[in-house]
Amino acid sequence: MPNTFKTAAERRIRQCGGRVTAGRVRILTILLAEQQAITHREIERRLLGKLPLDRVTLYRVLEWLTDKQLIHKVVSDDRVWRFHTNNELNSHQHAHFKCTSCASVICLDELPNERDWSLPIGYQFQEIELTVKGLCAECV
Amino acid sequence: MPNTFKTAAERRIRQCGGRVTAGRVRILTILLAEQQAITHREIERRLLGKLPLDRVTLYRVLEWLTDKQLIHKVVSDDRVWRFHTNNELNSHQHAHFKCTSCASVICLDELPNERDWSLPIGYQFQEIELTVKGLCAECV
DNA sequence: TACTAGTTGCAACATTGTTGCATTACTAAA
DNA sequence: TTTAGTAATGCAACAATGTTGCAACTAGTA
Repeated sequence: MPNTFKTAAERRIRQCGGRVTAGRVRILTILLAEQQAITHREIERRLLGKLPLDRVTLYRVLEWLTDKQLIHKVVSDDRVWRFHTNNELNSHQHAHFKCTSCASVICLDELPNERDWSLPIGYQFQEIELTVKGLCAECV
Repeated sequence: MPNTFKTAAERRIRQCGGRVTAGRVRILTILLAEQQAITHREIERRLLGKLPLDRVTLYRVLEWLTDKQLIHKVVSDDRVWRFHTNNELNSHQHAHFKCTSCASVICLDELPNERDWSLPIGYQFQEIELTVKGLCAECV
């Protein structure tokens, strides 16, 4: 039900005190409806049929949504950001899986024990970034 | 002793059946002498005083050295590849540490148990990519 | 020494993301 | 409802990183 996603998007944007603009709603709606983390380019493609949205605006909206913690960025070995909505389960730190065949990215729940890492003396832990690579169910 | 590094670089290149060219030797020498993983741009800077080496050649040499497994690439959240030599300790999978202040990157030894990851049904594990972020001893 | 395939340098291009600035439009207040 | 102020947008130009095609060069070999 895309309409539900749109309503949720509007609510979330309003809740964090931002202006409810068409671009923000469209982009967050797309991300809410999406199971996996998708790229700027993939979002652009999903916006195609409808009235166009500027590339730069898309970048800025994604940055804004990330700042407001409505979504999060995933870095990957192809040097492209991917974006995924936050929810109660994955607003904290979590791992990602990337398919080495089709490049799809999903979020995983678990993380290794953060304090397990024996860093060199004098180094200070902040956070962990973990990507598991392999084949997704489609590509096996 | 930079001369030792140069000798080692020549030996390693010859060992894997490649032509021993000035560019390859210079670049691998730099990487052997370096504690941390460094970027294309940082390598370029270290080549400055001496006779110049083309940007594209540098990219191609780094790719070649990676293919031959003499060095490995590290992906990072700034979307820039960093390169570090392989040795017995880290030619296998290992984790990386990145300083969130000065962006320096080093290699860590340990990895979490690879099979611990409960992937969705039908997904197949291949490898793991882990970056611990925090402050290095210089920046604490 | 001469040959040849592998390597390099150069120019042009591709992709992803950023900045500056004038215009538009969301929201709150009148 | 209208208005005004500011946040958001669109456009053009730019920046950083990496890639491709091709002619010229050179390391290794016969």
